[in-house]
Amino acid sequence: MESMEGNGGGRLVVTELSHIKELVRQLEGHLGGSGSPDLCKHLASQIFSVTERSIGMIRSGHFDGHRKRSAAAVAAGDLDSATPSPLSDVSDLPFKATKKRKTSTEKKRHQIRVSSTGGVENPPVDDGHSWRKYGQKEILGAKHPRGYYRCTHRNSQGCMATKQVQRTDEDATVFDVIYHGEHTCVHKAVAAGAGKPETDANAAAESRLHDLSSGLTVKIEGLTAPPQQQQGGGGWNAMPPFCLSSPVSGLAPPDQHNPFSAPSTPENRLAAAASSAASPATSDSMAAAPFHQAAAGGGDAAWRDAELQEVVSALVAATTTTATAQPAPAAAMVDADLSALDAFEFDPGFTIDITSFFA
DNA sequence: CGCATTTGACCCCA
DNA sequence: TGGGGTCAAATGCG
Repeated sequence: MESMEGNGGGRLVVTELSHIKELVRQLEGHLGGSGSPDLCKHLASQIFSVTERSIGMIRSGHFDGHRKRSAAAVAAGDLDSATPSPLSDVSDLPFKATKKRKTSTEKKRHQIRVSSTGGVENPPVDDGHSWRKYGQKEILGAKHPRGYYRCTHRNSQGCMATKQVQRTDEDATVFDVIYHGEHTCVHKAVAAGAGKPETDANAAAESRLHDLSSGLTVKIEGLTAPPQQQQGGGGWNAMPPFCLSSPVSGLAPPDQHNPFSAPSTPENRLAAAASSAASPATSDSMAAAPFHQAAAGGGDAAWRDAELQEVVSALVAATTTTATAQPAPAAAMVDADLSALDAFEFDPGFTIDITSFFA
């Protein structure tokens, strides 16, 4: 409900991020088909450049304050509103160490908050996977029931990923989504891609794209604080780590160009990505890459690839995020992204010719 | 007809 | 024992 205040700096950043988003989109398009490896690389480096630039802006304070402005308006106005992007951010949740039935032993679980601009009636979260609802329950202390979903491919492929979706008390359009486990299911397209004798370059690029998405997941997980989750409504506000946009069903047609608005179609590459490193679809090398900041010491190529993936993913997240109308603190999300970026330690000495980028 | 959702019962853990 | 997570039969939808 607020409007995008004349926050000039933030706007610039948003513009940059929008730009990145566009590039990512193009990149994906090229990856999908005939795009040449070189072109993909070029796009990737452009993305990297703009990313750096954005980061610089943010760090230098161009993107200042209004740490808690609503990104909603921003989104509405700036980025293609055609691509609905639900937004989600991660944070700790009022988790109550729920280790019930299935000893949630080693199950990974991460939570994200998704805002559905589609309205109260539209459950959000089309994260690229197909989910099947298997239960719903009233939760003590919560105004809204919690929905339980499991991967549609649970039976066919034994994918044990599950998620819980619950509307928040404060804002009925915002959902807390808790993911449990990892997707082990393989989707057609993904499987095909993995098996096809694609050119190395394309394959690599494709993987990168996958990771682009998976990166989001990984980050979310990483941000998911271990044991000391705080309880109470303040949890989210206290540490809103991450945000990413996702489409809101009903608002607009699934945008195939936007990896984050992937509809629940398995064919989506995002699917594999989201399933995290364990995904069989992604080759070992890539699968493991996400957060192994292999970058740091590795060779140039390695560094670039790894970094790129991370940067792009973080960027995209920030992009969609910032540009999306959200009640969540946009700045916080950026912070999160930054911290994520910091994770790989951007080499200050690494310079990029941005001009070529705008040429 | 097959698949997804709904919903009450059941099970398990703190 | 209560709360939360899952099961599974019933029902709805394409």
